[in-house]
Amino acid sequence: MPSSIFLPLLRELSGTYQAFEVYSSAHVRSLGLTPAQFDVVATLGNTPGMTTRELGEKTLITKGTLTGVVDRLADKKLVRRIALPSDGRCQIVQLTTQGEKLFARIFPAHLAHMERAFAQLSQKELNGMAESLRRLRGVLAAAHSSKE
Amino acid sequence: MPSSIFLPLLRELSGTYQAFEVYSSAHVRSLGLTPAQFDVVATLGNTPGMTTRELGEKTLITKGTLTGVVDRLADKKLVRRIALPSDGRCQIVQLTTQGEKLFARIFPAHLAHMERAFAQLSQKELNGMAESLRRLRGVLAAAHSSKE
DNA sequence: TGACATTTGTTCTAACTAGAACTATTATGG
DNA sequence: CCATAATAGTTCTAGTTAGAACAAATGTCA
Repeated sequence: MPSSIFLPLLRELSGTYQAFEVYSSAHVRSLGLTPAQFDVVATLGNTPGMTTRELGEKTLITKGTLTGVVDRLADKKLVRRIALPSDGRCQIVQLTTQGEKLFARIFPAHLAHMERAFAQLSQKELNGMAESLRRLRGVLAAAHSSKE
Repeated sequence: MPSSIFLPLLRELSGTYQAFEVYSSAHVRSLGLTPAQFDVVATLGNTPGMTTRELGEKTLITKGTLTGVVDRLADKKLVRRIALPSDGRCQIVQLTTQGEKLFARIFPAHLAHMERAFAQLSQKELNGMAESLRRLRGVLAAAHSSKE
């Protein structure tokens, strides 16, 4: 099999993700949050809060990292930890009133910022891209879980 | 405009990149390098070396970060810095003999590891995916550079 | 040639990152 | 009920990360 056909694809994946990060995070930082902090605030917005585990699953931040990110958001009074009586291992992370206000202010702004990049793409193209990515993600995830 | 059609796409992009990272970096670490270190070694392999700037462009590692990564590879005697007489600002980073040996040993192994994930995908699919990513990268880069 | 700008790479800081070891709590099987 | 396993979060470590400020070298242009 002529091996290295997939290498350009992987480079392109890294490059595209990088381009997204550069474009998105410059704006997020101008709003006063780090990308990880913004992810957490955006994930908690319009929810009653969720478990640290669930928050990690949605943001793709591993638990060891998440402790620190939530710590810093709690220092800023944007987020609060609440013990869960039914399960002493869990806790609920939720936005404070101040966090909700911040979310309401910056989330739409960031959405608008991102939307500008996608103005030239049709919905059909967006769907096709998402489909490609799902397929690619699928084979990567399958390969990973089949090895352990 | 019905805004948030692109949000699932961005989530998918992050998720796919994450899946790649998880699958790839677990293997890279088992070979004794960090992902960033592997990127540098793989980029320098089969070349006479290159400028730090050029190395940063190829690996997508920013210069401030690259200094540290190259430092640690130099500590391991895998890489060497050479001053460029024609331009006192530049230097060439190149693999040492030991670095070349490591490259020859682990690069094919990692390629084979990655290839396993792509076994089920046809070349046509790979090309389509790469095309999607190029297009997506294009609009993100265009949006970024038009703002500054 | 000389002031000024650009480029290259290092340094510094704050934060994120994954992974592993750890504690505390809850679930499970005998 | 008890021993053991699984789960949730924290802590710790080594490393990566971007961005900004910086020094040194080179380029530019009058």
